[in-house]
Amino acid sequence: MAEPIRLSKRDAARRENEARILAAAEKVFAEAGFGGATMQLIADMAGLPKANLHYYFATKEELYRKVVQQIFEIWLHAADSFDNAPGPVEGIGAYIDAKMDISRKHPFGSKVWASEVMHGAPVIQDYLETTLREWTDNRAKLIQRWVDEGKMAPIDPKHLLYMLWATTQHYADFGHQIETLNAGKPLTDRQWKAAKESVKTIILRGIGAI
Amino acid sequence: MAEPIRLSKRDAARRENEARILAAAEKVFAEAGFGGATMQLIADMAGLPKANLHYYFATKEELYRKVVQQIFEIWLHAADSFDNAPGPVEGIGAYIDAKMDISRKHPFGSKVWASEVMHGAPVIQDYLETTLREWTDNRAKLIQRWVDEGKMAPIDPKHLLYMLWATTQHYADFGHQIETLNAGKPLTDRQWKAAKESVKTIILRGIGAI
DNA sequence: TCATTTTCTGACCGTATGGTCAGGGTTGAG
DNA sequence: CTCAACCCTGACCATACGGTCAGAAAATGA
Repeated sequence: MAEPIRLSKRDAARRENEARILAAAEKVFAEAGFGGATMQLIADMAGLPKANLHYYFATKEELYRKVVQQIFEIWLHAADSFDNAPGPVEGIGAYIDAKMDISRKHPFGSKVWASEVMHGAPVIQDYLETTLREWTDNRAKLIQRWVDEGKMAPIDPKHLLYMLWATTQHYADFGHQIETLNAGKPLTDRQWKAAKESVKTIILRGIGAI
Repeated sequence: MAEPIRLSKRDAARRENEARILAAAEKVFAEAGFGGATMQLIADMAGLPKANLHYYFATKEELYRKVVQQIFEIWLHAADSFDNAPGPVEGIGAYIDAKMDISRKHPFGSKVWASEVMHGAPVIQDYLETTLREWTDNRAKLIQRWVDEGKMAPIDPKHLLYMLWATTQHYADFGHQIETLNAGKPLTDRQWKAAKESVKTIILRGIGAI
């Protein structure tokens, strides 16, 4: 908050260009995959000459890595809704809401993440083994505590987490399929709300929390 | 069944080579994506010269299309478990079993499918709009009937289907992540069984069928 | 203003890829 | 046995891609 609001032209331009490039890269990587994406396409989408991309990001891999990291951050933040909840109804309910919102707001990021993991996580394997594993263990313990306290049925926490991830991210990763099955139209606000309610209802009742 | 068991050398070789190429292609497309896969890599994995691939499959696109179609067939067959079931417990339970088995047995195929849909279904859009839409509408009607008959809670059938697809396919598409969170080891027979039970328990209770 | 640093970009390069093709080998029906 | 149809493959080609670089342009601080 004590940061200077005034940025030099250079810093402002740098910031804007990097953001522009990252946004374009996220979209292109999501739609074409790492192998199918080209620096030229990203450059065009960002409205910059290709050589300029290489000024900001030395290699395609480096740019890709930044995109994936960016998504991972957003992902982790959704966990905030999980913690400090008195029980599964509030905690898991809020987590589903948060993840569904992310799926709607950042569908490209979700796809890049999915693609990365499907290909064996070549660039974020270390994150999986450290941050994600830790995150998962902690939430699993929390869920186990809820089970022990009789707040929900005895469920294997890991499989519950997988189901939460799978179901919420499906609305981003398979959004095209869902749209096709929805008469070719994107889900409306009302439909997104219904989706969230469906997911929450089935899972919360499924784990015996309601 | 009245087919001749005797095949000419040519037919046998053709059949074997095509199968070998398709298997190699499925794996390579799954691990590298369409753009990242190379004909040379597929050829090496199939143990054939690259030029020979182009004798059997004129273009990379044609080979890819065959791989996707092959998966789609397997996918549809899982629906058999769904039909002719007296109620959701048997029908959906069997469907989950079948889809989980496919995820374990054909993880590459599942990934290729996921990748195809994530990229906007460039080669199987027509399947989505015809076969899949029809399939989905029919199952949705069946589920709605079960709801009307009071055999399960009032759930939007579409969202239930999405949850079934998402959850079961997650074990294939995100298998690497699951393996990493499982101390780097693939799920054992016992763990797969537990996964199936978890999924079935949560969903069947979640829809009020048990 | 001027020197210095940072930013920008058109033109270029080496490589890898999908695809082709001529020509040699193999198979099987008559 | 013969020969036409089919199968196979090393060598080759055009293209497209990631990345480089010299030097112009712009911003900054003194």
